Amino acid sequence: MKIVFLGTGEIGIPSLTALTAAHEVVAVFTQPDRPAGRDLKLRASPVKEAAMALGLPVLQPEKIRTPEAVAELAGFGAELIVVVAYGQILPRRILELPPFGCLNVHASILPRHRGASPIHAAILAGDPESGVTIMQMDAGLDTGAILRVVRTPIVDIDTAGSLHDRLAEIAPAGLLRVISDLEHGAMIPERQDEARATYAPKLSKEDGRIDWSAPAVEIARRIRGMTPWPGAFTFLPDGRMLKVHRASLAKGEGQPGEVISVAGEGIVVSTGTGGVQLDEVQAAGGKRLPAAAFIRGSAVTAGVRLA
RNA sequence: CGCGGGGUGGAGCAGCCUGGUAGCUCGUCAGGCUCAUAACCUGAAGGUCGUAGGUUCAAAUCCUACCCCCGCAA
Repeated sequence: MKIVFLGTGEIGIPSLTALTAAHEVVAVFTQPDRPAGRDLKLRASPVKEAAMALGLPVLQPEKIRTPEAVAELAGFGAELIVVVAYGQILPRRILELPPFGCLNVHASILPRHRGASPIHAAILAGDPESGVTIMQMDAGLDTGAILRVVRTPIVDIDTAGSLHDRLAEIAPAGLLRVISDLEHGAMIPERQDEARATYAPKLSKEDGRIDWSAPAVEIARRIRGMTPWPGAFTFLPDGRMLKVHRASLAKGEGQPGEVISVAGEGIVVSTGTGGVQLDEVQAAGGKRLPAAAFIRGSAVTAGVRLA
């Protein structure tokens, strides 16, 4: 099958690789290079790097919906378009372009967690499982008919990062199967149940801020759900930001944000309900450290208040 | 030149401003105590203070350049 791939985020790379091996990927569209990194130099998207390594033509229109970009896309004569974390809304004109339409790989079990941050939302909500949904795109936001779902359980040490990686890996199998079914006309699309739909809005840095007055269970989920991006953080008494990379539930009573103990293995902080033990942290400017090592030279002791 | 923090025995830090005997919390090793222990006691090893220059009687400390790590931002 002749395919054009649209993607930007890392999560799409295994799918792109698998498609390239099994089909004819004629072009890859990805977001333009953006300033990034410590020096703010232009940096290519993960998908662009992967595509170039695979020797595929890469196009980076600023806006895919312009007539010029659409025409360029149409010029490749794809039978199918596959979209994975591309980052731009596709106009109807493109959705109707290929004979087999446009497939989207979404990182949740639809209709749950439609939108920009399905992975984070699943962990934040405490969902017992997640997965990827391959759907036939329509004009709505993640509202297309479901073609296939691949599931994976969410375990209690999962972070947004680990779940992301796992979803990226299980996506290709489902995707290839769907394409195969399409080719054989064996596809049975399933409409989404609108009543059960939920939305996962785009995250901002502020979503990573820890509200110590929340219950410990929710804080622990937030820390896992925001790791590694946007990152969970709080503030030390001296005003420096403290990132929390790993934490676990602990016993504790005290004022929200109060450090109860700095015993050997971690920093136990009191929350609205219960305690949270910080296991791996990183102060602004400092390295990422096991809590035990961080404690050694820091001023953090029992009684100080995190905010 | 986007903003900022930092490189000191194996780990994490203090010391730098106000140059002049290398400090702290751990770890390691040896011994002791203990039914026992991540506990406690005693002792020991281990450091070119990121690199290269400069100033000075004297530089971890002041000056210059470079290398490396990291937070913000994106």
